[in-house]
Amino acid sequence: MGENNCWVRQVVITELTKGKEFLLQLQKHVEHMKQDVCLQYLATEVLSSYDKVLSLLNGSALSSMINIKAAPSAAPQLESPQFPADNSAKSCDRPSISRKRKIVSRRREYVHARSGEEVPPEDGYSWRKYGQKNILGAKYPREYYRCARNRSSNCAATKMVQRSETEESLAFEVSYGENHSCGQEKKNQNEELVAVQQTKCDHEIEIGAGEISEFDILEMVSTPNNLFDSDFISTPASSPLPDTNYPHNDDSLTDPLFNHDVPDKSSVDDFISPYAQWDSHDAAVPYKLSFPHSYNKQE
DNA sequence: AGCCTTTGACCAGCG
DNA sequence: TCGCTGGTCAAAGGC
Repeated sequence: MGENNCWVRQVVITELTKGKEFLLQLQKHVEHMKQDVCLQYLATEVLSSYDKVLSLLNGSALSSMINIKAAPSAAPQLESPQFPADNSAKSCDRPSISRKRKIVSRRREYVHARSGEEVPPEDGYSWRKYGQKNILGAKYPREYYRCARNRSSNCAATKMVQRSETEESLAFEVSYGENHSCGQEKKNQNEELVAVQQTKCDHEIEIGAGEISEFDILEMVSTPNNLFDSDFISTPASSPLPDTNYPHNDDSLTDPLFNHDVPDKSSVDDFISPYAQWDSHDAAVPYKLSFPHSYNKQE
């Protein structure tokens, strides 16, 4: 839900930015009309208002879009079934798992299905499904999984799988909860994953207080209301950030921002703004890079 | 028998 | 306070 707010905010920012551009053009015209001081004054005041609103929105938008790695310590502590916060709630042999909605820092991944299959590729762990829920506004139900060794070893690992809305490219958003404490070894994951990412990340680039890693930037397939074209950019193994020769498949896009191979740290801010949106929700989760439909597309 | 999935119910967070 | 929503429980049935 916060994600929607983020999108709405981004749309507001985009529209305000456009409005400001129009206003700047208007102001240039007004400047030639030197006798009309009133018009010049009004244009300056409106422009000032735009600037104030945009600076406010950009500040809050970025802080919510870019995850702060230091945040987990400040975030609510995870409620572990092994150490229930309230033991009085239930008295049974099984660890008391509260129904209280957990505020969990989730690691989110986007994976593509194998061609011809309608299930997400295995991630190397054994999972047991414990629930399924129709999510408001989602075309497909969300599935809830718990570590298959949950009972035997009290492993608290969980994951949620949400099928993507788009039909063009079958993808799944997989959110992982707590880490495995059962010592379960991953199967040969490289063979299992058709997905775009998953290897251990050694390379990270800081953006302000947040961090983006090469494996955190993936290909995105769906966006709310199709307001934005989103792209998860795959990354060569040797580079700290994905190849930004954007687009990969569409030569009609010619923004100079994307005409360099790998952005250095100082260019990332330009890389982000004003039209692209980095979207992250947790530490070490994928970042979604989104572009408005019309972004620099040549007619 | 044991493990799995399915599914309606339950419950807490949130606006 | 209340209704909506999402996360989880747990019974039932299948394998």
